[in-house]
Amino acid sequence: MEEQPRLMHPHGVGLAGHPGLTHRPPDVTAGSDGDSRKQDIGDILQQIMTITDQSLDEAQARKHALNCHRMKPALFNVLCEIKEKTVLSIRGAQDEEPPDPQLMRLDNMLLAEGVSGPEKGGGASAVAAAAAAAVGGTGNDNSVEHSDYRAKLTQIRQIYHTELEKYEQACNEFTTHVMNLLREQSRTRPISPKEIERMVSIIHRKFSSIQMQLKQSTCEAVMILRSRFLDARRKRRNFNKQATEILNEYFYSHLSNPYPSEEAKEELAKKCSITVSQVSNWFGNKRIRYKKNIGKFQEEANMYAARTAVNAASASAQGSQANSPSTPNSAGSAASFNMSHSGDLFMSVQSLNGDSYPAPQVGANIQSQVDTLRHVISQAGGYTDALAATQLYSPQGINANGVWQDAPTPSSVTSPTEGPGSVQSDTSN
DNA sequence: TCCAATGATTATGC
DNA sequence: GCATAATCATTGGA
Repeated sequence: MEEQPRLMHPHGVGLAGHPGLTHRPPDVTAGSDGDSRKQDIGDILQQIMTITDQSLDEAQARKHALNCHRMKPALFNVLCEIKEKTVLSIRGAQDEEPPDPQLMRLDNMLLAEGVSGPEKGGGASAVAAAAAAAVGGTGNDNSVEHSDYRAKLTQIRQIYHTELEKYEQACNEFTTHVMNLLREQSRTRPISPKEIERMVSIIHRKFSSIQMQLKQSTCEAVMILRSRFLDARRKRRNFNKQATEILNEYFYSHLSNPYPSEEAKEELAKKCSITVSQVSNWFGNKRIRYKKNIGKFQEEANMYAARTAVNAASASAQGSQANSPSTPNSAGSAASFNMSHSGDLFMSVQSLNGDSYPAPQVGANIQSQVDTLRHVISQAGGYTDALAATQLYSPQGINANGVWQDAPTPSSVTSPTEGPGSVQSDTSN
């Protein structure tokens, strides 16, 4: 008996036989008109409730009867039109959204990193770019790192595509399911094809937001991998001794202008089995460190100059005494610069006497070496003029401003490891 | 473990 | 774009 007041509540319509079920129409006002409306709604609801009490056969029969009603198609169309006009006009504007800039950024990045897009497109170029930037260690080390990077990138790519496929499959399945459901329901309630389309686009939006999360996490994974790879680049390896010697020989034989041309850099890079960037780095570091502490490097400079001079002298001696079997070889060193192109060599020799560099700390042994050198050169014959000519060079090396002076430099220098005249040098003259 | 040497990176200027 | 200067990060010997 407690339900009775609720059933009779002015804002609720009681349902006979279903105590406790009430309906509250929003704008039902008091008065006779309101009472009749309440009565109508109550009847409708009661009919709905009685339908639930019907057997399935009864309901199906009733449904069939409704579907076969001659007014049904017309009424249904009218309902569809009304619905399209009301619902779609409100939401239609929302459907055409501009592409999400964040999603575009993610897509672009994944494409650039080679995660999305063609199999060996962006990825290979990204790796190649990274390889070009990677200047640490030997070529083998680099290739090992690159293959490692590539393998991990491929792994990320595979995971990304698998997940993407899963999402797409799930999206398609769900869309198909919803579409079938709506088509089924469209028989009994007004659902227009446009509404189905809209529902599909809603589903797609939901799934694309999930895809965006996937893309975001993939991008993060790539960034982490990339940062690790970049960190790995910093793991340098010292150049091997031969490479350092080749670079030093070039540096000290071009001491007046130690700026190798691109060709010379490429040649040096080839000889040292390093990259052109590494050659540039090496010369950059060498110039600055030499300039900072000439005294410390003087001994090294002398050593290379002496070695080069001996090689040159031997080469010239060989040239002048081509038929003499007793001519000694180039002092056991592989280095042999072409004498006719080694103006800097003489400058280096000149520097040994302390003429050109500020406070050169030449050891006594080195000094004697120089004397020996001069002697060797004079003994070799034909180069005293050249030696004298070097005195015409203005004091080379670094001027008072700490800048390398432009001195006439040899047009080319032969490789220490190759025959005379085989290597292009810098273009300083 | 320390520290000098050294290859690489970055900021800056021309 | 290249050179310089400063700095970082690693290597390798004592």
